[in-house]
Amino acid sequence: MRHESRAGAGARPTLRSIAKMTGLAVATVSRALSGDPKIALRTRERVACVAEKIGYVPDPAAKRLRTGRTSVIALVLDPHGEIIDFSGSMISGIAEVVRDTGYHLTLTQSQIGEDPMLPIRRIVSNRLADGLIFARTEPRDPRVAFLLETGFPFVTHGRTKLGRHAWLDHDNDAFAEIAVRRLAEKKRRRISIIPPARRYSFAEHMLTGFDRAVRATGVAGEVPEDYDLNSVSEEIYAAIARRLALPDPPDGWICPGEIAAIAAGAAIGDSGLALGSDVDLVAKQTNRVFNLFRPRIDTVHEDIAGAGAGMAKALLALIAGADAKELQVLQAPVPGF
Amino acid sequence: MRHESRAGAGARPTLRSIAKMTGLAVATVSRALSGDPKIALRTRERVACVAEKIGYVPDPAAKRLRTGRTSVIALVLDPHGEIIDFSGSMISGIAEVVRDTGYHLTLTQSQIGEDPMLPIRRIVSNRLADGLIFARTEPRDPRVAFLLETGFPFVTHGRTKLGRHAWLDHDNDAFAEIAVRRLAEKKRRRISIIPPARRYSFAEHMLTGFDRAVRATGVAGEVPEDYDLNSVSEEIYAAIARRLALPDPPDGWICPGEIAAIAAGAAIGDSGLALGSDVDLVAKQTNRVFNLFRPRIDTVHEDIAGAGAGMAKALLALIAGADAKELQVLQAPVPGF
DNA sequence: CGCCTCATTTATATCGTTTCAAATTGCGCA
DNA sequence: TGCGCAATTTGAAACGATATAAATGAGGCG
Repeated sequence: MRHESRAGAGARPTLRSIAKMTGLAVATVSRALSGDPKIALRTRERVACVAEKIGYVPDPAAKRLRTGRTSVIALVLDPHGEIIDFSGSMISGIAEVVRDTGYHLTLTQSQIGEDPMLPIRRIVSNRLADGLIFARTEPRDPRVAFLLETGFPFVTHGRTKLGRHAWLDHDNDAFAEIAVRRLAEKKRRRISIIPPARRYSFAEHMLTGFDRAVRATGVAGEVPEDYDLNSVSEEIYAAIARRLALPDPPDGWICPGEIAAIAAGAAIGDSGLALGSDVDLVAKQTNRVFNLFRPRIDTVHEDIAGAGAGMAKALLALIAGADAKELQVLQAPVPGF
Repeated sequence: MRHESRAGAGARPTLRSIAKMTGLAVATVSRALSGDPKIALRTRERVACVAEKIGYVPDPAAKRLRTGRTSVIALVLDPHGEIIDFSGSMISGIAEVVRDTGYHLTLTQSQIGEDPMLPIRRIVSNRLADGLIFARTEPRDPRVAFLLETGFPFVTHGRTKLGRHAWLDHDNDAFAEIAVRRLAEKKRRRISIIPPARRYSFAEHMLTGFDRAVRATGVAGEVPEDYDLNSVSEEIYAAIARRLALPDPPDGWICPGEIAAIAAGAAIGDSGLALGSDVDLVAKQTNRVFNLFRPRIDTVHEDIAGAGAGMAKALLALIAGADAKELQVLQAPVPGF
């Protein structure tokens, strides 16, 4: 008893501890634990039992050094602006998938004004992870191009035009179409969308859907200034307020997120118009709390945590050898929460 | 030229590559790069130059295996409820501090219904990190007790009664006091606070400040049901609505966060009262966008990203050997954004 | 009875770094 | 000329795992 507790409690147990306790060689123990069928079943069971008893956990550093695999997946975040309010949910979705897989999640954030390639280059060239996830893709995203070239496994949040890599995207085309139709049903005839910066893939899709739906429904559509995802909500507010001060202001606004919706609501109210009677909003919703907005706002739900989970699963599959072509998911907008 | 590009581009450069190129021994190169003064200055410079040229970066796995240090700090998140909307900012603050230090940030999330000790035990016993950060402390938090016992470096978001560990906390006592005073100044005479679950340290501080300020200002103070941080906003809404339906409803509400404020605003409006004339709110604000709420809500600002940064700095200091007693920071509430 | 085969197990090298102790060099001094 | 001492450099042994190739033992068969 005293012996066992020493072996177990003193230093961290290693393969050698188990080898000594079972009288086997280190190599045998290693292969037994990895389930090698060339090791006698009886032996495997005995080893597993001892390992369990002393709480053996393989040293990640040693494993990583030997195999070259890191058991890490990296999430590369964009510089944190106020606007990106959903990162918490997305991270959470990823973390939940990763937690029972033996993988670890690490997190890097690129800085404002810094080359966004930098953190990715670092991860690839220093073998800091087995795969990575990032967002805010552009149609010809240089990060995607670089990673495709190196063959490093990755999943993006958002499509690109660069071909066959794994991605998960929200159907922003469909979102815009639904939004236009809902506003048209409410007899709104002059519809505007507050678009994120054009350089992002998703802004492009959104505007495509917007244009098509505008033509199909016969309403007047207009696209005012776009906003950068790192800007602050006051800037969106100001842009909307400027437009509202011009002649023939829109009577229907499409907001690609809660922040834009709040800004729009404020700008509209502050300019003397009334939400619901003079103007209507349709917004993308990522958080339940938005249901408690007054006046109520018509929303289309986007499942951000689900998106994070989906990307994590895709990445793990990719690392396990799946084909990137099979890992392209377009998430349909969900009517309500 | 061909030679050099081979050495640089082929396999990842190691100490051995540099040793071969300079004609030195691996041990010398290692010590030269670590700046050991016993290595001749000339040699150190030469080695540094070659290392730079071929883009040498030490293998983290090898370093970790040899030294036992992981160069990782772990952030342990609580199960993700809708209510915790600031995790994105906090993560961002931490990530920003960590990014230039050679440390990496990993992220674990405990699951609802799971023992919150589990992820922490895993990190400590498997040496998954050199230190950790977690939040939502309770006055006699078992995680803190465990970590104090093992001597593992950690920083908490929130104080405890367990003594001398590093923490960063917001002065919720002061927040509640300010909030009560502001409402009293607006002639509100029946003031209520929506408290987070009592088991959390910060709820306790908040209620202490509330009670004291209520006594000092002579208003009537009441504390209705508390809410769990993992609950959804609708539950907070329902609790407030229930109270508003009873006789003598409060005419001033203190909201410990944006979500509570939105829920309160909705419940008040839906019950036929008017914000600003019948009832006033004071809320804690963590995000600029709250400035765009209409009707405007009186807020006290809490700097979450700053808190994250502060905790990360404290943890790095702690790992470097600083005294935990010197790493206890009480963050004062900031008047506005 | 001896040889061959199959099923297991084992010894050894290796991943890339750090570190201890030992070896090498240059140099002043007796 | 030789010796000791300081200043540098080096060899070798870890750290804990995995993978390759070789060794062991028991049986089957001629």
